[in-house]
Formats: sequence, C-alpha cells, structure tokens
Amino acid sequence: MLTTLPRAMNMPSTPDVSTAAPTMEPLKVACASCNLRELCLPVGLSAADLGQLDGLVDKRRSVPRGEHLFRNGQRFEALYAVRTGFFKTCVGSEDGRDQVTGFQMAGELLGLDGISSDQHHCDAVALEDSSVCVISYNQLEGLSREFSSLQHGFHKIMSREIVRDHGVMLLLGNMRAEERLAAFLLNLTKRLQARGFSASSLVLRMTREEIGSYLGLKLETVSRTFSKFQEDGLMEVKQRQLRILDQAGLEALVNNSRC
Amino acid sequence: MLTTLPRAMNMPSTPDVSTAAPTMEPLKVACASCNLRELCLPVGLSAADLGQLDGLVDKRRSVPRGEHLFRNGQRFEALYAVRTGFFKTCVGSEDGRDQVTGFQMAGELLGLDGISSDQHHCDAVALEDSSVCVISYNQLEGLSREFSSLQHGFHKIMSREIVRDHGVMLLLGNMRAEERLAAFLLNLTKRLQARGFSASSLVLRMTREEIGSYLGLKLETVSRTFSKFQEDGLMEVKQRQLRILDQAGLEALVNNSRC
DNA sequence: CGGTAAGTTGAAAAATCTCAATCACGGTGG
DNA sequence: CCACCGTGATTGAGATTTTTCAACTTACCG
Repeated sequence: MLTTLPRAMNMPSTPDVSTAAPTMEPLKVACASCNLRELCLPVGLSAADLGQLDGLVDKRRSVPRGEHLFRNGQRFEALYAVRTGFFKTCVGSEDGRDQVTGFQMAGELLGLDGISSDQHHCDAVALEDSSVCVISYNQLEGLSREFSSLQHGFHKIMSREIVRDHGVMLLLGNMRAEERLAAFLLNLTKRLQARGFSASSLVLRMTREEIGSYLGLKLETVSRTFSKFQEDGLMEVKQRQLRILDQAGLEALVNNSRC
Repeated sequence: MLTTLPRAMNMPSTPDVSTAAPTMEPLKVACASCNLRELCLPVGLSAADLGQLDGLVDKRRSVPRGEHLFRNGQRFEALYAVRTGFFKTCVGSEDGRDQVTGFQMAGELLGLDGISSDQHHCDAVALEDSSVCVISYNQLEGLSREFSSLQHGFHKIMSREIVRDHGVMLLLGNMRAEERLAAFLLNLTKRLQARGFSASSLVLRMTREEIGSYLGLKLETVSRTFSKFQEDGLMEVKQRQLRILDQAGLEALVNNSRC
C-alpha cells in the first residue's frame, strides 16, 4: 500500500516537538512540518503545495482513552487525522450487535463514513490517550478544487479504504480463525513498521474482545488461537505484549489455505 | 440510503429511448436525459449543471454475460456506471480464495477501488448481458474542480460505498446464516424497488455459490437456508425465482438477533 | 490490599462445512 | 421432437470449527 517510507522516526507516537523548525508558533497547525506527512493526507504533495495548505488543519483535539471522537448519528463536519494514539471504529445495528470495523493509528484518517449523509455512521473511540488533527471537510473540498494533487490524494485515501474493507470481507468470508488472527497481526505489524516501530515486538492496544469483534470471532477463540500460536512457536504472548518469532510461519498460515 | 425516488419507470432496465427529448442525437451520451440520473453519479445536480456535464460520460460499453468489465491488476482509467444489467465484483488472494464483494445494478458505480493505486483491485463480471457508461476518471476529477456539486456528489458515493462495506462486515462478523441471507434479500429488494421493480417478486441473477461467497457461506448452506425460509412461509423459492411472502418476517430475522 | 476488568482454559453444544447422491432445467444434436 | 448432457440446486449424514457456558487466573488501579 504505502510506497514511501518515512525517514527515521525515533519517537513516532510523539508530536514533532523535536523537529528544529525555526520560529514556529506552536499554535499554528502545519502539515508541512509534521513528521506524519508521508503517511497522512498530504501524501504526494510537493513542498510548495504543502506550504499553501495552512488552512487544511483547523485545530487539534485530544481524546482521552475510552472517550469517543465521534458517535454514530452525530452531525458530520470534519475528518480527523490521528496524530498520536490509537482508535477503533465500530458500527452497531438496532439490536445491540456491534462490529469493530477498523483500528486506526498515527497518520490514518477517521470519519470518511460521514460524508455519505452528513452524519457519522460509526463510533470512533480512543483506545489510548490520543490526539487528532481536525480537518474541516468544507475546507478540504474547497482546497481540493484548487490543488488537484490534494484532490487526487484524498480520492486515493478513500479508495484505499474501500480496498482495505474488501480485504476484511475476504478475511471474514473465507478464512478460519487462525488465518484471520495471523492476517490481522501481520497487517498490524506492517503498519507499525511503516511508522518506525519494530516489526516483531508490539503491545496490543485492544482487548481480545475487540480483536474478536473485528475478526468475527468470540474473545475465547481469539485467546485460544493466541495460545496455539505460542505453542507452535510462532510468537510469545504475554497478555497484550507480543513478540513475533516466526513471521514467515504466520505468512504461510495466511497464504496456504490448508496444506 | 436513497432519499429521492425515481419517477415512474416502467422499463427501468431499458435505456431511455422513450423519453421525448427533442432533437437528440442518439450517439451523444448525456446524463441530463438518462432515466437513471436520480440514482447515478449526477445525484443532486441542478438541471443547469447537468447540461454542462456532457463531457462526463465518454462512451458506452456493453459487456456480455460472463465477461469481465475489468480485472484485478488491470490499469485503472475509468469508472463505470451500470446502465443496464447486473454485475458482481470479487477479490481473490494469492491462493485461490475468492470473495464476492458486491453486486451492482443499474445506476451503481464500479471501479472505485482502482483509484487507490491506478490499478483495479478486483474483478468485475457481468452476470447478465449488460451495458455501462464509461466515465473517464481524469475528466471526472477535472469537472469536479469546476462543479462543486459534482465533487460533493462523488465524495458521497465513495463514502456510501465505505458505509456499505462496513454493513457487510457487520453481517459477516456478527450474523448467522439465516440473518445473513435475510439481510441480503432485503437489501436486494430495496434496491430493485428503488428502480421501479416489485419489492416482492424477483429473479436472482447470481448462483447460490455467488450468494454464498458474498455472505461468507457455502452454497449448500445458502440452499438449505432458502429451503428453510420456504418451509417457514417467508417466501416461495423456485430455483432463481423468488417471491417474498413475509417481508416483516424477514426483517424480524435480521433485527432480533435471537428471540 | 482488595476489587474489577481482562484473559485463559475446559467441556459440551451448536452452527456450518464437507462429501456424496440426487434432482431440475436449459440447451443441443441426432 | 426428444433423449442426453452439463451446470446449478437440493438434500442427507457425518466431520469439523466455533461458540457457549463456566470456572479460574492474572494484571492493574485506586
């Protein structure tokens, strides 16, 4: 998916206070100096264009762990780019069913579902203390008409979300429990790696139940499958602390349907 | 989803040769005179704007039953609006897994997945002899910068696709076989009804296997569930010919998880 | 230090899948 | 015109996977 990797980022989940930009007012939000620009909405924009996009990000907003960034039914006004932290999105039906539709980390966009009918169609909940950039959707549409590279980049992001969703459908429709969890973990580590984190050692930000909801499994099945992966020497699991020992083994699980 | 219903359409799956537009050259493709304009990309555009959108639809293309409109990996150049007929889209993984990600009928857009990386990420196959309007994506981006209502409409369509996909995830992740099939049938009849067809009598365009693939079930399970629905008096099933006898009963199946 | 939320594990139940046989239907060619 | 063929659909029975229910452990937070 991501063609451009970010340069070395030592503290990827911390804002770029370290970046030595001379005379920068901290209250001004500027994509041009954000260390997430290679992963976020401004992908592919030239430095010149980037400078003109001051108006894109209205402001920031911090969301403590467990709080909602937005809720199903709420009026849609803005998109949100995760700056630090970790979110889940979930949809629910009239009866109390609940489905986690995704997990979002730094640089990923939240709220695209809201455009369809001017109101949000899912809940977005912070799984740890988080902060987001607030992108006024009106502003984005306006700037998109001016900067075709921004327009195209935004379309790509929406399209990528559709492609991602189709991948989840494949997972939910065709895979057994082990394959689902393996695919999930590989996807997670790939995204973490793109943000400068280790590909093998990670801390899960979500509960077994949330993983299960995303993967269409019960939490007990998720737990059992983790245990099995550990027995098989694929990884070390200590609660939410994971260490991948055999990435190739995981990949084989996903790819070789059953042999 | 659809707020505006089309006026009376007697032959919804036939092009608008009947609409008495004076001095219209039949080779010119014009959204302004298409009877699908209320369901298709130009939703919400004023008559004035619509007239200016001559360039939107490049040309038409007909796709015989069983043929591909586009394939996974193929270069992305255009979106396609279904004019007549019926399509399925499916994604596949390296190992021969295959997942139907959607069924598209008149007025619905195909190819949105291709924007993300300039190549298609799924196959689109005609399930009956079909025809589509070819919408050059470059042209669409250009016109979008000029007409903000087109821009907004397009964004809404992409967003709606994302919302739809999340609904499918809920279905695949949380529902049992009966609920899935009921939800699928209700969705199908709702869309057919929006196009002027009966809400109760329909002919399935896809096989049990294709339904199963979409719903994450094996074809035998789909078949058994149809039989059960028939035993329960919810519908009459004769191969692909369906007659819904108890729509409320189907809705209850979907909504009341298990009571 | 205790209370609570999260995670693990076992055993039985339930849903779905697999494999296999049979049936229905549309098209084709003798 | 009709028998035949192939694809798609149906149905049964047993195997498999996942869920459910329940008991128990672990970690974290005030």
